[in-house]
Amino acid sequence: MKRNDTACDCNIIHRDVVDRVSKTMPREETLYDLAELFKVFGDSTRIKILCALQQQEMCVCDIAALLGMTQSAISHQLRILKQARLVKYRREGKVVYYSLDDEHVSNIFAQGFAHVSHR
Amino acid sequence: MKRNDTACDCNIIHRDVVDRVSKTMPREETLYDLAELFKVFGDSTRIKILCALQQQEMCVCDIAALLGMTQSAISHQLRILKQARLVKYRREGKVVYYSLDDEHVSNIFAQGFAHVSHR
DNA sequence: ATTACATATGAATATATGCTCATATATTCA
DNA sequence: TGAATATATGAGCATATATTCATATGTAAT
Repeated sequence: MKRNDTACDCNIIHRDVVDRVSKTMPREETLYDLAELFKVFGDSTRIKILCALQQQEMCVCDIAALLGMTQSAISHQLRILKQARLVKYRREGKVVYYSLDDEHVSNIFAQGFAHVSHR
Repeated sequence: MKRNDTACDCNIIHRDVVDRVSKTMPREETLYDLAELFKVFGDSTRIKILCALQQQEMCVCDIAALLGMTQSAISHQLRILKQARLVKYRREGKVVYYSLDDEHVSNIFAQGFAHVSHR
């Protein structure tokens, strides 16, 4: 039987299926970005921060106090959330206030909650 | 100034905010589960598998061929997706067909796409 | 039974990542 | 200018994780 030409150790059982699905797959880069986005959601500290910010904007210190974690740990995580464009910030004197940057955050949360709830 | 009583190295600047948000936070366990769920979405191989299965059910070999990866790697990832209740399977002779197990998957995907697209 | 094939899985390795610690930067106030 | 405070960040460490390799399991056909 003929081996396929990809870097895979399997025979293709259903070539038609593979070919058809292959055509519908989004660009590699898009899927990578998507995984990177969900990776940001995939940490309980960041989830907690996002969850808190859904209620209202908060400063770094207060988030740290809320979660019982160090300012440094929170600041590191906020940087990741910032890079993912999930939070934005505004400075007011020495204090930096963070808030959600995107309406999709709530939607993604809602779907996630729905999944972990119904079982 | 008074230090807070949590394991945090910050002063609480806005005690009212922290107290109020604290009351709205879901249970620790729920947030942990939520992070665990998103962690599953946070890998490009698993994202690709889920994306493919959105089109139709597929067997392990064909997924491996589609993604150009080994059967073993795909099988390991399918186990993780199975444990997260994101995919289900049916056996037909030697072949095991996987498909999406949950309508939330598509919704979570859609929101994720929306986020990574609009920029 | 034996062979072939599709899939599953345990161990090992390489890489990624979250937190800590120390320190830097930014802003305010005296 | 100097001290105090809020935040940011680089390095290091401990842990988690994705893939590979070898092998086990399950099913069908001869």
